[in-house]
Amino acid sequence: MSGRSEQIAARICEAILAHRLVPGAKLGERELAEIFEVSRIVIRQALIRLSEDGLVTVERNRGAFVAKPSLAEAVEVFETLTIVEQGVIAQLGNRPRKSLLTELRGNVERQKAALAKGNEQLAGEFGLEFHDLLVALTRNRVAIELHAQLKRRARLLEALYRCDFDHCQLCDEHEHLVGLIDRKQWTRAQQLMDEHYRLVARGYRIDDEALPMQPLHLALGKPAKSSSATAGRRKGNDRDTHRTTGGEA
Amino acid sequence: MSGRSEQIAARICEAILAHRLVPGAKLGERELAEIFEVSRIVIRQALIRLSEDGLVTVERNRGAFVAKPSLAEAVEVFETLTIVEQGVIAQLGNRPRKSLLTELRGNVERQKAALAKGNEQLAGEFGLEFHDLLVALTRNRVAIELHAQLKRRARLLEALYRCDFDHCQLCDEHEHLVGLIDRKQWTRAQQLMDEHYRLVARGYRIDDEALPMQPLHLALGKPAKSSSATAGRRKGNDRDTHRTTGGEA
DNA sequence: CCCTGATAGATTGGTATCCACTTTGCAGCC
DNA sequence: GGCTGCAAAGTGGATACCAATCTATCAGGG
Repeated sequence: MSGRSEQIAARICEAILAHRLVPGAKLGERELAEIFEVSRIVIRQALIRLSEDGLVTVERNRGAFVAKPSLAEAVEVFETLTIVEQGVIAQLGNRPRKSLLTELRGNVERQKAALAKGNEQLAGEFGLEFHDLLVALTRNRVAIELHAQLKRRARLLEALYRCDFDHCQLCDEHEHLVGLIDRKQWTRAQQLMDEHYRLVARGYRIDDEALPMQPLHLALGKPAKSSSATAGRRKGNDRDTHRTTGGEA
Repeated sequence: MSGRSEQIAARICEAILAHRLVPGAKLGERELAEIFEVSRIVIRQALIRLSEDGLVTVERNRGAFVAKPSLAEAVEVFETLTIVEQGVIAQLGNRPRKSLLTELRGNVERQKAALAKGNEQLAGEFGLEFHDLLVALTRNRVAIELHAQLKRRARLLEALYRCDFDHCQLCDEHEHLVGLIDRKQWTRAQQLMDEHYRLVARGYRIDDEALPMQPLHLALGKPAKSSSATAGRRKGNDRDTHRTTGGEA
């Protein structure tokens, strides 16, 4: 049982990345405290963790919300991903781990197979995994964690500016990229990576159709005993609102 | 007065970066709470912030310590800095902002001047600033913040594996780098950046001479009323230790 | 004498209340 | 109709406690 706030931050993070919590959703301390059956302070600590990660914004005295990056910031996130992966390509010159390219090739093959079977969902997963594998080639945990953080933020953007990707072309570019790396054409590979991410970014469109905002307790996958039923006999969270006891229900 | 824990995290961060708090130093909640005259909870939140940033490690039930990265991790941090800046160089091809190179040139000139005057300290500052300016050329706030975080971790390493740098050579390489960028020789520039950081990393040596560990209240620049004097009449933090009231002081 | 186990102290993790300050929505007033 | 003032709600922080855990000390046995 180590680190309640860490666990809870992970749970909320997962819910955000799975788009069960949409950008802009209010993350009320009280509500979350009831859902996870912990005190508000633990929730606050979890929210601080998430805000440091960029997935949540905390507005003083107003509360925490799932981050809702502007289109400008979205572009910056993708650009930064490009920067990191271009840098990784530059580093690959120093480590001629031929064998590791097979991992990338394997990933491309798997994505191709998924596409052949028409499984867009799975193909998308493999498409994301490709970039992880690329960074993993550095065997640099700091870089890997940095990249993972950026990817979380990119994943958040999916929920805001959703659109469809041309998985076939993306996969082709992956294959092409592996070839360039194999032939040590670093500059070409970096250019391709840049174009690749521009293609990804073009896949995003601004659609302001109201995002489906489901209640927190559903998004966070808790049984969510109906609020009034639990309010009376819960083993005792912060019952701060004694002023409202005569109130609603 | 917004965000007490944020302010405190900033203060501690600054003390760590200035090497007033050395790696491995214990950051006791009670002690910090007394120094900053806040409750332990606010301190804990500040420590969570710092741990997410990588400057502090929190060991469950043991407390928080200034991070003490292994040599392996130190190498990874520098390598990641290299990756990011190589990626930035790759991006520079897309933005031919000729005018912005003048900023880099100006920095190089300032560092040269500082070296001519024998001011190693100032030269070191300019040397660090060069890399900030380089990343700033992207005008990408996400990338800039990412880079800043990495630099904080690198700054922490200085305290652990301190050594002397050949500022002259580092400055020469900066100048050379600007020339390569100007001539759009991206691959050469990236190679130079890699060598540059290897030179920086070589400047670090492992010296296990006991690090000068000054008391927290001095490191954090508080008047630090002597502990016993304040213990009696403090306006009231977490007086958790009622068990010791009959004790020592 | 050294090693091992018990025990007490100190520290952290978490809970329960309470209070202060902001924001916000609404009602009444000009 | 727009503005002001008040009350409700919610966050930020403080206080007080408790449980779990780590640590250091000390006693006993080989």
